[in-house]
Amino acid sequence: MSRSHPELPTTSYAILGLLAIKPWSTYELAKQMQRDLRFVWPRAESNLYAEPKKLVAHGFASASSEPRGKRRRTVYSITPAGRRALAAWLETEAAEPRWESESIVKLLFATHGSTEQLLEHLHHFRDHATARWKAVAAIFSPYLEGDEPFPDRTHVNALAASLVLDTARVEAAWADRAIGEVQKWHTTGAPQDRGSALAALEAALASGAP
Amino acid sequence: MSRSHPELPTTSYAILGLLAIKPWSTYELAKQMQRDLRFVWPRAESNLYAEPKKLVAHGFASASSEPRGKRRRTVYSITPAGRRALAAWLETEAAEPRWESESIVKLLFATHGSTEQLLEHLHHFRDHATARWKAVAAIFSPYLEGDEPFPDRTHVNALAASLVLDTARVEAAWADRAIGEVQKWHTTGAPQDRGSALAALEAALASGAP
DNA sequence: GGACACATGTAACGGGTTACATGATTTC
DNA sequence: GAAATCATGTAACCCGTTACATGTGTCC
Repeated sequence: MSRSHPELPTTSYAILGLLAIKPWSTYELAKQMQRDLRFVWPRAESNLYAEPKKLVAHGFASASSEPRGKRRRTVYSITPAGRRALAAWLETEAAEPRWESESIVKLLFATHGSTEQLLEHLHHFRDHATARWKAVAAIFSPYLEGDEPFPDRTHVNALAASLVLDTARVEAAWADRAIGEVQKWHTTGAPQDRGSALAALEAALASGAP
Repeated sequence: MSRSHPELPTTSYAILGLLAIKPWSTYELAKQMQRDLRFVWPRAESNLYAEPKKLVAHGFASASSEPRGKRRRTVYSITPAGRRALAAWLETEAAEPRWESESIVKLLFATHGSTEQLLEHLHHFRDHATARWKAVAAIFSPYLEGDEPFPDRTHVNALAASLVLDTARVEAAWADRAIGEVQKWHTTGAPQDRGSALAALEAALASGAP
């Protein structure tokens, strides 16, 4: 697997991958990107409108004007060179995953604030995990009844979805336990009950490396 | 909780939070940031050398030259204004967590590559999760024996550590199952066994919203 | 015919990354 | 004394974000 970096940023390959499924307009691409990739490759929607043009400039996509009702709109299709570029990118070693959570850095420095404040941050974190679970479940529950937009993509989509669901679930479960723990604290300073504070860590370490 | 954005980026508050523990040199700050925050707020080390100066410019830190052996080095300390700024930042609502994984977008478009390639990506993903687990475990295992660098921070550190350990573990477990599944595939195209492909999704959805 | 959501961007700005550079200290 | 590692940055670049701008269908 080659370690040389590809000529385009990952975001471009993501939408190139979408184009490999079928032709779309920029708007559809932006929406689909939000739907399918929001939780694994989050990007602002406004950013995506420039991507198809970049792909065309590289010869990886072609633009055609199609009628839509009384108006025309530009629809992008992948080119053979685009398929080759996508395949070459797949050969390339993936960057390390990256996770950032401001809630958790606030937890780390919560000793300089109140317990109420910390509980708010933890609830916020929990709520986001739950919302993420629900958003993915809403998209993928129909799959189980055979209602899928692209049946020949079901297997990879389902695999990725189950990862996002699993991680969202443990995050929510962790948050619940953390909230329960913090509710026992009188201050955000060093707690009275050291054993309780270390319980979660002990449990997480207990079963050894995965 | 105020929604107005603070005057500095989160990275600056992270190192301000470190300074609230004790004075450090830039080098120590950079190292400590990697040690404690790498998995919740990842930043390139070279970037961190500019941060203390920014804090001084805002009046949130002060620099003093201290002897270290035969040479001098600059050590930064938090100011009262810095502590106020940190507290104000804690009042502020946290940004949503963000997770990005190029491995998973490659999984999503793996239908344009080989199964061997996909397995390599999944192994890479699994290896990173395991490495992350081990890195955190190496830092926090001593805590259980009472060996802690900052005892009055143990409770928050332990909470955050258990989250990272938990998520690393489910990621590794997911990857193992995914590898097992893909090994049954003959091609990356639509699989022969639809039920098997949907099993992980079904299991993830089974117990309902967290 | 006004309001609202849909559809499609653009301009400016900035945080962050990679790559490079260099003196000091320890190790063999 | 050479090599490696520690310690400390700088410069250039770019991806991405926020904030704005505008036409066009649709609903009441």
